[in-house]
Amino acid sequence: MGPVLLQPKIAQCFSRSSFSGKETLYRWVFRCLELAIRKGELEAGFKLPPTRLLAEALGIARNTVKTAYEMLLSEGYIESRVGDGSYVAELPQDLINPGHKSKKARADLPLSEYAQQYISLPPLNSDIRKILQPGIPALRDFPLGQWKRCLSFASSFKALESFPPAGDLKLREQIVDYLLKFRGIEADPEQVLITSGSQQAAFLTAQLLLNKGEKVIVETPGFPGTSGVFSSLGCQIDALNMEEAVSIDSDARLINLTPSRNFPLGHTLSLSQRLKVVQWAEHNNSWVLEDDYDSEFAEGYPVSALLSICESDRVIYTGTFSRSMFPALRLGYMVLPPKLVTVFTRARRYMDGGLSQVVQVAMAEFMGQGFYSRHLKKMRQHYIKQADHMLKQIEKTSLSELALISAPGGMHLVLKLPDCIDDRAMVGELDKRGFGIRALSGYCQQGQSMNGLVIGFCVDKEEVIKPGIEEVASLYKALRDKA
Amino acid sequence: MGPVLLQPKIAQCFSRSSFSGKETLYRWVFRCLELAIRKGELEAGFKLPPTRLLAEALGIARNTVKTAYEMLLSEGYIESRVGDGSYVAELPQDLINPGHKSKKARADLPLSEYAQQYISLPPLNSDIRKILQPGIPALRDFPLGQWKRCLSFASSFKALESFPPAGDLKLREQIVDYLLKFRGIEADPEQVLITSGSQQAAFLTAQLLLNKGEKVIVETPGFPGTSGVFSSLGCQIDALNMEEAVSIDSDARLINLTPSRNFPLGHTLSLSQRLKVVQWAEHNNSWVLEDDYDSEFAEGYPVSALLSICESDRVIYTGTFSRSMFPALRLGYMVLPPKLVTVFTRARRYMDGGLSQVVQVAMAEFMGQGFYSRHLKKMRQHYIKQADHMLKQIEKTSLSELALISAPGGMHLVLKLPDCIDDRAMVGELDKRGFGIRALSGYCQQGQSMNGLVIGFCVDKEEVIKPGIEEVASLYKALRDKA
DNA sequence: TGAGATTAGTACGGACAAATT
DNA sequence: CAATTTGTCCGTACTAATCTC
Repeated sequence: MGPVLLQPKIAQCFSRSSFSGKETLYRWVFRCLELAIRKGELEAGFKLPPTRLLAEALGIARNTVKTAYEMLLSEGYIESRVGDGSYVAELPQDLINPGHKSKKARADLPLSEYAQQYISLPPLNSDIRKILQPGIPALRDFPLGQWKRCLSFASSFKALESFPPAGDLKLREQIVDYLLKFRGIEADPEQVLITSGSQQAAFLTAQLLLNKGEKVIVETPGFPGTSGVFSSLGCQIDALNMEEAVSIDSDARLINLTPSRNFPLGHTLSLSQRLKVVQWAEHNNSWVLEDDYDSEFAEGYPVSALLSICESDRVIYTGTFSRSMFPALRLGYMVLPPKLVTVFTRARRYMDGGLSQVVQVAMAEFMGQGFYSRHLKKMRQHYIKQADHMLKQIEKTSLSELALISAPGGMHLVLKLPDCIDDRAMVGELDKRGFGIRALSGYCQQGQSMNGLVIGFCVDKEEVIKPGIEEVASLYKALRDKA
Repeated sequence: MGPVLLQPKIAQCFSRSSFSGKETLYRWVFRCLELAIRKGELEAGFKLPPTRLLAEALGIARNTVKTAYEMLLSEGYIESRVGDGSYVAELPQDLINPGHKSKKARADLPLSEYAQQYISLPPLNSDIRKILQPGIPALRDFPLGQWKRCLSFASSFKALESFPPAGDLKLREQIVDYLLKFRGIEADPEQVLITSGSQQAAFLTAQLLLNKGEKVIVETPGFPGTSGVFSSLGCQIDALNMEEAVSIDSDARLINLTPSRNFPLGHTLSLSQRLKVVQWAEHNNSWVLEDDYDSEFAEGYPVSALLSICESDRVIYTGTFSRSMFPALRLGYMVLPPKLVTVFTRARRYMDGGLSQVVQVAMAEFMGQGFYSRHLKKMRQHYIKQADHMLKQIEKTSLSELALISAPGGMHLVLKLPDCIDDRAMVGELDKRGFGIRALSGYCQQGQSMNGLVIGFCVDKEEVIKPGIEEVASLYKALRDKA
């Protein structure tokens, strides 16, 4: 190494190549010696070179080496005596021995039952953006400037401090105002719990209201994310077929519905069906989890929420901003019956302690300034235009022979495929070509199979929709003719 | 009403006074009829007047009435037949009847076992800011301007779209860099999971690695939030007394530690103790949850993290930004052994689907620009000064006869109280006077009782600390003399 | 920043086809 | 057959909000 001679044992600890440049010099010295001690190359009692000597040998300052020695000392790797020197400390030998790593890794990871359930669930769709993908809003038209101003407001001093686990009070108040004005729901800010979206709302609900083995009713087709929450908990899933008349005679503990617009079909539960559900829940001492999915983009006038037509203490209402604002926002809310408020907020404190205040304050400001309702209005119009355009394109192609089985409005449409074409296979092929179109059967519970394509029309421009639909049509024709 | 005669039943539905002027005309018509139907005044099968007639009677346009009828139809309140008329629909009678609300509410809420556990746990401290409160950083010195710029960066177009449930990739990379540089931890961004703080990290870990009834070891004293997570899950809690030598011969499934700085005492587990813990975990096929609490503000060089001294696949490392940045940020991370990455990210998707991307992107930018490490450095110096000042003040008062049992550094200090003074009672009295000082016994598990005061020195100015300490001292003197 | 053009939402009136009695 | 009623279409007028220059 340098002109100064080190013992070979020490010298071989330091190789220039192991210095990454990213870390500090003294850390590197520390790391080299630490490794040598842990590997057992420098055994207990071994006398390290004086800092002065090592520094010179390595061509660095003595202080740097001294710092490294200090770190080793404070960690307990070495013992130093003034006037004597530094010695490697006595440490449990079998831990120092590098051989212990080689012992075969245990194959069985001790996971919880719960985790086992999750592994058995199908992974949810990834979030890579593709063409004609459903569920993604028209980000191009998002008022970035206004949002930026709101975020800037959220970085003011006041927003740094408090973080009620239930969520920012201002935001909860804004949500209450919004729900009253647009959904006819009368609620108190106390009842509102800020979540990261319907998914977390379902999770909290499941955790706090359901026990393993209990029955839960979910829609089919429906969103697999929420039903996954229930099955991961070890609940028994009863599918409620949305194609048929709704009749509930189950002893389920909870029913999870999207009454105003079913996902993905967009169908609406009729008033009497909605009333029956609540009646059933009250009679059966069960719960209703109402996901007010997509009501913002319902065609014409959105139907009343379950919660507004009956002030039942059985209904938990959830909504999300991520679909109306932008996906990465991940902000939503739930409205709880007053009786559940204490349990939920208390548990929340232990589960995640509440979400980041920053986005909450920004969102409250965004709503308070009227930006939100203005944006919604615009999006509604925009999506109607987009849907119209896509339908016109479909009319021009062979896809026009497929039945449109989704209700008007929303952010996507659903085309029914003939039985001879497997929607998953077709979507798999489309995926390879860069399409984010989903298979309808992917949203069905066991026992039901619906064959169809779920096509989003929100985000893509007309120049993309036209050739996109044409490519889908030509693939369809090819598959149809082959079958 | 008008010259046109309506049936009295219909006429009495509409009273001019109920029209607020704020709502639209057609909504008012809708609401009047809806109410009458729900009240049962218009029974099922009742024929509504033709739109033309009602319009004339009310003195409004037919189209307005038609819009209202359309809404009633789409909600399911009425049925319309062309050429015939509109009739009130058949609806479940006992729900329409307003009397059904009067039936006595069920007393027993069907909650999960899990929720029952939460109710039995003590509520965690509220977040109202008080004097000398521990755990709150010096917000005054937070670089708001830099943070604002980072937030502004986070509202750019690109940040709107993707939201990997594990967290923003850029942030995970920054965290990996930080951990390597400051904590000597080598990890891959893949292993990092963004959380809302240590609390959520503990929750996720508990959910996915522990079953009901299994044993967990926690420190005492320690943070009650994380131990609460385990006991809510129905785990058996074994307390590890930090005052005594650490020896583990338990068959626990998991040990939760703050090895670099115990909370609230700030004590450090020695190297050989830390090695023993990992050895135990590997031998016992158990897990170590390492909360690297407060290592940023350790005195001198922080000791290496468990994770850095042994690349064991048993160690889960967690850290948080909320204490170094600001409490309302609620952002943290965990580093998982590679084997657990799949389970955790997959489960995460179902639990909350990931956190808001906005703060993550901002935080990544904040770190990437070097603002974070600069801020940390400043805070470290500042807190040393603050601690020094507080200690000096304590020296001047009767509090100087109390033993300082916390390690130097950190964000608070701990004074031991004599047995004759109950710390909870004293803190209760202090709370009334606006102090956020905590009782040490509040952090102890059953079977241990330590009597002391946990006093924060970060946030308050010198002008507050001086009289604050004096008031605490005079209360102490009063209590001591009484006992 | 502000005046002028544009657009959406509400309310109104009328015409006519389709279905029912 | 005629009378009635809903559903769909047209156009107009006014207001408030939004966009553009």
